[in-house]
Amino acid sequence: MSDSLSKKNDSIGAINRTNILAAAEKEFAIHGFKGTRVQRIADRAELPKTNVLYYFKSKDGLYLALLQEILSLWNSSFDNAKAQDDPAEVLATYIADKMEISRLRPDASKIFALEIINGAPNLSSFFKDQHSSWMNSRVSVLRQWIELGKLPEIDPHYLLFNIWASSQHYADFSAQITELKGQAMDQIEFANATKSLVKLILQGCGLTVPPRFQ
Amino acid sequence: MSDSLSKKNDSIGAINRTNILAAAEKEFAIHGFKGTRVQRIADRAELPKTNVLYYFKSKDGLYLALLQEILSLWNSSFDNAKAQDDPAEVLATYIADKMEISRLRPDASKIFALEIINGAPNLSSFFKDQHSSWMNSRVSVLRQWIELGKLPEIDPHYLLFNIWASSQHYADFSAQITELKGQAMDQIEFANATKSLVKLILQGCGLTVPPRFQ
DNA sequence: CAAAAACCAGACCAACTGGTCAGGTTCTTG
DNA sequence: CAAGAACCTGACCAGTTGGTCTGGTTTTTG
Repeated sequence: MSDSLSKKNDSIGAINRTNILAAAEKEFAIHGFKGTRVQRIADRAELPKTNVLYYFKSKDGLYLALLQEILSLWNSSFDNAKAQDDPAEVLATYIADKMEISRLRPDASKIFALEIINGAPNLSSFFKDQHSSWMNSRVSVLRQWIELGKLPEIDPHYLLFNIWASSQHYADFSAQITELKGQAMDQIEFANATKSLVKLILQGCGLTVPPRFQ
Repeated sequence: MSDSLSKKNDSIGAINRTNILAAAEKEFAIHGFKGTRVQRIADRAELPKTNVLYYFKSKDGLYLALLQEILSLWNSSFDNAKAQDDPAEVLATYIADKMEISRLRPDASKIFALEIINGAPNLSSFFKDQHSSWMNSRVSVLRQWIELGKLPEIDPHYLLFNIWASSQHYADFSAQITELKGQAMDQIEFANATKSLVKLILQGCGLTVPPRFQ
């Protein structure tokens, strides 16, 4: 594993590609796809524009490559939850994971949000199908929990929407939050926000907050 | 009141202005500011492009005019809540109001979200100040409720963020929701989502859901 | 060490797009 | 009803921007 990786990481091309993707992530998050200038990405990556187009055939190609990388962040421990697991534990962990993404990769979250708001024009139907089946399987687990009496009656869709919305909000609306709180949220505030959110949602659907999230 | 209004509404200019704003709302919501073409707005409003520029000096001018109209939607009954009011009643109504905006004006919600995600480049500092002082006064009311024992201990900021996030989600992420649920949400589903959300949040902060929201 | 592959970058361009201009027509009003 | 205000629109343009082309240099590899 380290072999193929190190080979890739060593090559000057791989380093440039990484830098370009990082630069692109910031630019696309701030300006959106249309508003982003290839020249600005190049400036940020400290490369000539031609060089950016050398590594990624086109602006679209670069955006798509970036989007693909971003989508891989959306996996989590919740993916493998089973009916016999503890709902409180699983959901609390899931919420905390989501909050961690918002804290560490706010730009990735923003790009994803922009994509969805614009009607997901660049999300492949493969991704959509995959996402749908993921949703169906998770809804099914939540329903099993409800049948088993481990989780009070609640529409699983709305519960998941709420988790996504409120955790993602901390990334997407960071500008508003910074404005309203007077300064950007630091790690401690994120920890508090996470506790607060876990409590709100778990208590909201009648679960007890696990000790390590209190 | 009807005098000045009717005069305004009758004039051909006012009608065109309204049509252009409506067309612009849809275009900006789908494509973002940079991605929107004046020509497309004109097509949608069934006017020549020059005509659009005649009524609104520039693309920026049109966007700003639209944004101003949109911001006026953000007022609600919660603005005037007092310490002596009932938290459950006030918050439930506030949540329902927000959901209603998502249902009726999804494009407006999207444009607002896009603006914030991009770092609010077009929101005047006047609006920001106004928004900040609104936030402060509402946080203060929530704190009073907590002191009076009418509302359990919770960070007022996080509570408000959660309300905004989860209600706005239904507008901003409508494409995702439609994809996952198989079809767009109708009025009945919105009503169910609202009930679900009111219950989740109120129960989440230890309040009893008022009968008319059950 | 040679040659192929990978990388680099200035000059250039075609397409697009916001916005102007000039010459109208229609509506309002004194 | 005259004249000014409001409205309309085709023709046009200048700036921007994604992307190409060409001629390199550096790195890898057999």
